[in-house]
Amino acid sequence: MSQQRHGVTPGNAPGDRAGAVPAFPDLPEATIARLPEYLRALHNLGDAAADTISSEGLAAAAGVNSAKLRKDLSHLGSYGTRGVGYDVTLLIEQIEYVLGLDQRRAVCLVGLGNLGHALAGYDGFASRGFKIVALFDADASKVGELIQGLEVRHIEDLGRVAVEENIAIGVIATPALAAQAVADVLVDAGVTSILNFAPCVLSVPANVDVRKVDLAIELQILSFHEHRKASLTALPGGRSAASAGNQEAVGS
Amino acid sequence: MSQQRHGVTPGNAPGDRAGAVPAFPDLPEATIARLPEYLRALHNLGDAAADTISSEGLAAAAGVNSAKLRKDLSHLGSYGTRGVGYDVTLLIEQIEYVLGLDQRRAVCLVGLGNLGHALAGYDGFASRGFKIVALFDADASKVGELIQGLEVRHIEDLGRVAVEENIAIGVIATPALAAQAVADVLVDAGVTSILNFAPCVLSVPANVDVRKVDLAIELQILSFHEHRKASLTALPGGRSAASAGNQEAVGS
DNA sequence: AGGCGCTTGTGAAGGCGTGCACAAATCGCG
DNA sequence: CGCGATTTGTGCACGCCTTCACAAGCGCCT
Ligand SMILES: NC(=O)c1ccc[n+]([C@@H]2O[C@H](COP(=O)([O-])OP(=O)(O)OC[C@H]3O[C@@H](n4cnc5c(N)ncnc54)[C@H](O)[C@@H]3O)[C@@H](O)[C@H]2O)c1
Ligand SMILES: NC(=O)c1ccc[n+]([C@@H]2O[C@H](COP(=O)([O-])OP(=O)(O)OC[C@H]3O[C@@H](n4cnc5c(N)ncnc54)[C@H](O)[C@@H]3O)[C@@H](O)[C@H]2O)c1
Repeated sequence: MSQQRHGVTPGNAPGDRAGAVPAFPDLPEATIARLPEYLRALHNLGDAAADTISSEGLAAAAGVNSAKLRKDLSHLGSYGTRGVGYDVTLLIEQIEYVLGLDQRRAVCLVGLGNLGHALAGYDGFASRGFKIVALFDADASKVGELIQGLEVRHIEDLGRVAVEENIAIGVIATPALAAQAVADVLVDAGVTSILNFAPCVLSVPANVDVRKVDLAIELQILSFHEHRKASLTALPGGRSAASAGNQEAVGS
Repeated sequence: MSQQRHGVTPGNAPGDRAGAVPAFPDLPEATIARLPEYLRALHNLGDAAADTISSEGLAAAAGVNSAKLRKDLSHLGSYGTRGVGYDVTLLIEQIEYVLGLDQRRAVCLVGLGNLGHALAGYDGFASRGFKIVALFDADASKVGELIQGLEVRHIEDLGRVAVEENIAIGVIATPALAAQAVADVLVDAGVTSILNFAPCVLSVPANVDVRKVDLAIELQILSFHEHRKASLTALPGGRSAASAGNQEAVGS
């Protein structure tokens, strides 16, 4: 439980720049969370623009400060060219390598209700190198159903299938009450990353990563800012304020 | 654009503790983001447990450090009792007041495709004081459709309906290409908080708060940690590490 | 009434992240 | 070939957040 902040100290063989990207930097978490945004911006720009981009330009496209962007990229030893900018293609390759997107990762989805159906039909998975290879549900009436060409299997088969398909990432879209049980099954099956949509805290071993997406929390944070804004408009210097949390709003 | 970090300095009338909760603390953003989690934990516990709870107990239920929890609660001037703990009912009231959940907030949802349908059918909105009062789509074949008893309207009606229903929060579930245009319409209609599911950066005036939920980013962050873990198992002291970003994993 | 155990609230310290400001590097052009 | 324009990479300072550690406060039991 104690947060051994991934004390990596990677075994970078001293002379291992055999043409490839450096071995493995231990990036700040804040940087990691932004890399996917840079990647998306690069893909959007790459379609129709020049083959290099300045930190200023990319930062604008990704909605961040340019100094932050440069520092982020410098962390992964990126090779920009002073006076010119970053090579778009090279940068995409680097970020994808660091994020491990060059290897296709098998994903399974548990819980095919309302939300699960939407997720199963989402093309944003495949377009980013993730492939949903299996669907699971506990409801016998759903087992066997075909969704996007994939058959819904019973959750009891998860252990077997996870090994067969080498599933690394599990997505939980069951009710909160079932989520912990599902997480346990996933962990037993060797899954080491979980994306949890159920509004609850999951307990997992230290080597398993959990991220959660909680709609209600997002709305409540917005609600707070609404509340605050409302209390401000009643004040003399009723200025408007910005930014909901880390997720900064970009001025128009 | 410059990040005026909501420089509030609220005009707290010096002697305004007229029986209610203190006027308006400017809470750290990190605290605000955790309050909903405490609230959920309290609701779960409140159902079947005692009428007070210790910081240790609540922290465990919310998956955080107990010192952090105490500091968070102290920020909103919470009245715990030393030697005893926090009064569950009172604490719920306080947090709900601060988050502005005592006032029902009207929400509209734009884009009723795959994801939009799931969101429209989600009961987690209503159970937290949010009410979806209108659905909008640009697709004429969808306009008129009834979803959960609500009729899908054309996006051109958004301006009018938003004023009628006093909509404060808009949820965007359209393709990324349409998201900016939808955001503009929402802003014009007076909406001041936006929850964006489309994978893109939105430009909005400084007084509008935007939060985004991006599935692909979450998966890519998990992918990074998978990548890192894989590179560690190949090392001599192949220890396992924990925590995916801020969203800490709880040890089993 | 007094003491004891428990729990809150907070001062202080350290770590992390951000953003400024500038030196170093590169390109293009005269 | 040299110079200026441009842009990267980063040292530094500042502020936010987290965590520890402990004094102050509260209730209960004797
Ligand atoms: N619908 C949304 O828009 C939305 C949004 C955010 C979060 N969520 C959360 O996502 C989760 C799912 O929401 P939903 O609306 O799809 O609910 P749902 O009830 O429609 O679907 C839940 C599915 O999980 C299956 N399930 C139940 N127990 C299971 C188990 N032990 N193993 C495997 N499958 C099991 C059920 O059979 C059902 O198919 C909930 O926790 C909800 O709070 C939903
Ligand atoms: N489906 C998922 O699980 C999922 C998950 C995460 C993010 N997303 C994102 O959410 C968004 C919606 O995903 P989806 O799968 O529901 O897509 P979808 O194509 O099924 O639905 C999009 C809907 O938006 C409507 N629309 C298009 N332009 C519009 C406009 N200008 N105004 C109003 N409505 C408009 C369309 O008519 C359609 O009904 C996408 O940006 C997607 O990337 C989806």
